Amino acid sequence: MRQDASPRQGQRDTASVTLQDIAAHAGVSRSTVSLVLRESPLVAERTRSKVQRSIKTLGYVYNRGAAALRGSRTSTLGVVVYDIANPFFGAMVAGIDAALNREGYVSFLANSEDSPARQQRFLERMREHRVDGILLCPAEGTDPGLINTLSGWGMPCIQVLRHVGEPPFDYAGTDFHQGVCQAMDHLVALGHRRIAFLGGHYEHSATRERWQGYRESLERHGLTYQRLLRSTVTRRDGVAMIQQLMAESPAPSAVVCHNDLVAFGAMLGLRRLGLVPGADCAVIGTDDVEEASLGEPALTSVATHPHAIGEEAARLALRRIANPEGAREQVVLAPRLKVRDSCGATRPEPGATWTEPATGEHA
Amino acid sequence: MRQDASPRQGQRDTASVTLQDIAAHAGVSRSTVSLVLRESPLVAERTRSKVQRSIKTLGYVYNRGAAALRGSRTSTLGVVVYDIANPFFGAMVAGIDAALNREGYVSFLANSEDSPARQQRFLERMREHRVDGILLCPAEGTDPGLINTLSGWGMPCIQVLRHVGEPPFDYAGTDFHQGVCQAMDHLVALGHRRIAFLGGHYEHSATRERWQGYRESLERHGLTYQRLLRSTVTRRDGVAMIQQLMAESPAPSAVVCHNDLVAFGAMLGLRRLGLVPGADCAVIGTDDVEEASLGEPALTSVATHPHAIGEEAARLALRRIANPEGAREQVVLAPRLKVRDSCGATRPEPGATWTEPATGEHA
DNA sequence: TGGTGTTTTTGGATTGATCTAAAACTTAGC
DNA sequence: GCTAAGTTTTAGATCAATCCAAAAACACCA
Repeated sequence: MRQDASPRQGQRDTASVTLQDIAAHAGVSRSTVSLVLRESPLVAERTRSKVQRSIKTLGYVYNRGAAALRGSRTSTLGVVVYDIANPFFGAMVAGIDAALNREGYVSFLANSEDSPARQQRFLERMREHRVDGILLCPAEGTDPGLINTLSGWGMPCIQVLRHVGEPPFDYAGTDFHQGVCQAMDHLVALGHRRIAFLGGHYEHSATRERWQGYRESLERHGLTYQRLLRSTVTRRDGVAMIQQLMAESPAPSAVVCHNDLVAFGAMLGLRRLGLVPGADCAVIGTDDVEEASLGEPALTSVATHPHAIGEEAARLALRRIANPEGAREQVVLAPRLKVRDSCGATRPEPGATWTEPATGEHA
Repeated sequence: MRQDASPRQGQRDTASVTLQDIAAHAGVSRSTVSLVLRESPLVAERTRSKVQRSIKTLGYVYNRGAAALRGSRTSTLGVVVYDIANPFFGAMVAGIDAALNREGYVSFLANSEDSPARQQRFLERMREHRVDGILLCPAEGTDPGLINTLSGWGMPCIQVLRHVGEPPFDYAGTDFHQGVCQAMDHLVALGHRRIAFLGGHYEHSATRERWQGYRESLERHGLTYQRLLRSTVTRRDGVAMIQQLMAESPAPSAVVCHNDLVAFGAMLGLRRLGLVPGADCAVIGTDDVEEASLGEPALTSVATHPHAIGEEAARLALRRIANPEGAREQVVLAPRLKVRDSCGATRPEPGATWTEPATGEHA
C-alpha cells in the first residue's frame, strides 16, 4: 500500500525488479508474466513476446527462492561424498555436474570425510534448504535406517557406489563383483594358480561384492590357494600387505587389489623387495585412475568409469524427483579390464603403449 | 483464514509444521518463535525454553527458503572451479567445505571445464538462487570485466588461485612467484647454471607470476642461460618439452615445472631418453600433489597447500559477506619447497625416505 | 443477435518466514 | 498510586513468486 505511485522510491537496488514490475511495464497481470517465465502453452504468442521484451528491458532476474516457497521444487540437489580429494570422486562429481547442468539443476556438495556425524549434519541442513533430492555415498558406519528416515523427510535419496539398508532402494554404481571376476579370469588365463586379494573393510557393500567375486572365481576355476587380506585402502596398506604375503610360503604369483592406490602400494612394496611387478608377481588394480596408465610398469586395472556413474546417478535422481512413487532402480555399470604391463600379459619396449588421457591440468 | 480451527486438515504432510503451529502450541506469537529460533537475546528465558520444547515436540524444520525471501541472507555460496577431477582442486574444495561447515553455510559447486560460457551460465543460476557470495577460480579467457559485473549484481566474489581484472579485488592463493624463486635458489645452490622453465599459458595471472619469478631469479644469480617453454600443462606436454630441450645444445641441467603433472611428464621423458631424473637432469614440480612423494624418484616440489587456500578463501568470503564495503583483501600463502630425490640433492637408499600421506582411500 | 465452447487472462489467496513499530508487561522511584 | 523507563511480546505488512477458480476475450454457428 504505497502512498505514492512511483515504484522504486526508498531503495535504489538494481536487483529488485519483480514480476509485478514486469507486469506493469508490459500492461498485463502478474500471473501472465509468471506463465511466460515458465513457458506455459496457455499464453498467446503476442502477449508472450511483449512480456519477454519487458523482461529484457527491465533486466529482470528470476527469484528461485520465492518460486520454491510457493511451488514444490527448488531445482537443487544435495551431493555427499566421503573424500572429494580423491580424483575418483572428483571425476564422479564432474559427471553429476554435467548431467544436472543440462536440466537446470544445481547441487550442494559436502565432504563427509567418512564421518556419519558430519554426514548427518549436512543432510539436516539440506532438509532446511528443501532440496529436491540427495545423492549419497554413505559414510562408513552409516545407520542402515538412514534411507528410510530420508524418505520420511520427503527427500528421495540415490545411493552411489556403496549402499546400506535393505532393497529396494535407488542405487547407481559399478558391478564390483563382475570386475573382480574379469581380473581373476584374466590371471587364470595367463596361468596363475595362486592369486591373493588385497584390501577392504567388511562394512561396505562394495567390499563384500568384491570379496564374493574373488571367492566365486576361485571356486569356478577350481583353485585351492585362497588369501584375502583386510585393510584400509591406502598405498601404505598395499606396501604392508604385499610384503607380508611375499614372506609366506607359498607366496602368491598374482594379486588383485581393492583399488588402484593399494595396487600402487603393492607394486612399490615388490620393488622394495627387489622383485619386479608383472614378472615376479602380477598386480591388478581397480578404478583405472589417471596415473594407472603411466608409471613403471603401467598398471592393469578394472576401469569403473566414475564420470559415467556420476551421470547415471544424477539422471536417476531427476527421474525419481519427477516420479517419487516409481519403482526403485539399480543402475549398475559394467566394468572393463584394461590390460597393461603390471599383470605380465604384455611386455612392450618402453614407450610403445604410451596413451595420455586429456585431462588433469590446472592453474 | 481457515474456517475451522483444526490445523492440518487438508494435507497430512508431516513436513509442514510451521512457525505458526509452534506459536499455537506454545501459546505465544509467531514473532516470538522466530526470535527464539534466531537466538535473540530479547526473549525471556522462560518463554525461550517453552518454545524450544514445542519445537522439539512438533518436530519443526526450519525453512531457509522462506527466511531468505524476507531476510537478506541465504547462507549459501557458489563455488566455481575449472577441473574438479584434479586432486588439487579436490583438496581445495575440501578446505572450503570444512571452513563453511563451521559457520553453517553450504555451497553450490560447479565445474566450468575452463569454459567461460559454462562459467557464465552457472553464475547466472547462482544469481537466481541469491547466493551470498561466489568463490571463483576463473576459467581461461574469462572477461576481465566479470568481477565488476558480479559486484553490480550484489554478489561479492572472491577469486581463487588465478585472478582477472584490475586490483583491488578479493583474492586467495599462493605466492607462485616466491615458489619459483625457492626452487631456483635451491638449484643454484646445488651448482646448476642452466635451468629451464616448463609450461604455462600467458593468459593466467598464476602463470605470469611464475615466469616473472623465473626471470628474476636468473637475473639475481647472474645466470645467462634462459629457456622458457610455453604449453598446456599435462604430462604429455612435460614429455614433449623435455625431449625437445635435451636435444638442444647446450641442454639444461635442471628444469622447474609449472605443476607436478608437467614434472612427472618430464621425468618420464628423461627416462625414455635413457637419462636418470635427478642425476642427468634435476626436475622440480609445483603443488606437491600426493603422488609426488612416491614414484621413482620421488619428486621435489613446491607445496602450494590447496586445503589451506580453500579455507582461507572461504573465510575471506564470509568476512566480505559480513562487511560488503570493507577493504578488499589479498590472502597470499607462502609456498614451501619439499626437497626429495628428483633434484639430485638427496640420494638415499630405496625406502629410506618413505613417508605416506594418510589420505586417498575410497569405496 | 445470442448462445455455446475455447482460449487467454486475471485477481486474490497462499507459501513461511522476517521486519517494524507499537502494545503489554515489569520494575523502580517519587 | 502514578509515572517513567526498561523489558518482552505481538499484530500486521512484507518478501516474490505460484496456484486456483473465475472472468474476460474471442471464435463459431444457428
